Amino acid sequence: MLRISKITDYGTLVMTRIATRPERHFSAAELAEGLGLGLPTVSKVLKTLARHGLVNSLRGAHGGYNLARPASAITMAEIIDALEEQPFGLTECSASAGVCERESDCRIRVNWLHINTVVRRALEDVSLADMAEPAHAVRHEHPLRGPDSRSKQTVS
Amino acid sequence: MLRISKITDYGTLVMTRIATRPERHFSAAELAEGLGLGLPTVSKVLKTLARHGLVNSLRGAHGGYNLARPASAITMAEIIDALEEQPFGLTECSASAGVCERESDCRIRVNWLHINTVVRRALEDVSLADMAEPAHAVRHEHPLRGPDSRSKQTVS
DNA sequence: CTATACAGAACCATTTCGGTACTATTTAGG
DNA sequence: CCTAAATAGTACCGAAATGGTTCTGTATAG
Repeated sequence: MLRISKITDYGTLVMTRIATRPERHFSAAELAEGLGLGLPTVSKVLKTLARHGLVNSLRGAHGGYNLARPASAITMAEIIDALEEQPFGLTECSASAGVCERESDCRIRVNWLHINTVVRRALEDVSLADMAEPAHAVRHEHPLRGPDSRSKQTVS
Repeated sequence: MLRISKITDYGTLVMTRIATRPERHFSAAELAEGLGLGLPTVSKVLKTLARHGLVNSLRGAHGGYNLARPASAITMAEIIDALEEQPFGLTECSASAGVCERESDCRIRVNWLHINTVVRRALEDVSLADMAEPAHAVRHEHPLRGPDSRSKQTVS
């Protein structure tokens, strides 16, 4: 639920690792070894990332992968988009067609879209370079809301 | 993925419907009928919501459910927390124990936590009342960047 | 005391997910 | 050339999660 798949999780690990040495190529086997993951799995992740243009692949002996762009120019949103099958969005809406059509007329949907936008922007705001950096790299003002304040009743 | 479950989706529909008439009680059957969903399913959702204190239940003949609090005091985060089993979080980290421990020392994790916080705050910022309102009701500044704007925030 | 309605747990079918295997293609190097 | 190394792509399978239903129990109105 509201959780990225393991594949995507592995993807961030792999990408972060590759980002540590922009100059060289990493073979799938080397990455699997270094990260303690299965070779087939890492290989699958890398293929997908390559297909989406996030890493360059070099085939043949001495081949391997490296970042297609500087780590600072790759966002978490892109990595997630590449590795998750379904298109981005917290709700489906369309799938259960026939539900939303009914009398409620689904004004809810509009607000879900807004929530989606916020979530997505959060993911676009974090670059791969940020992920490799210790914490402070991620811009982040309000560490957590205070327990109060909510329910201020919007009233745009 | 990165998608809420259908149960949670139904939950928002049900809650929104109940919120339209704070004074009266809705039976599960009535809600199911009105939303075009299966009775057992709606019933299950309502039971869960009741168990988490988001709705009050009245048993017996002429029983039913109503909101435990005003719609403006119930957040989407609460609804999601109630209906999704697993605790909130985009990553698991702990599960694949042994992976993160390795040399990379998982600085990544720290940044995932930050992303989580931002996502969660987005969900806490939207009340049930907002969901029922047409779009503009959802406050929607830039939760991540704007250092100013919402600076009233207890930042303890 | 009966009909209505919620409470809770258990259950099953289907889908999704994680992981593996297999075949084909590309390239370096002797 | 020919072989070894390495990626590309597809297909497959077992396990877990999900969605949905059913059944039994309890409370309450009339």
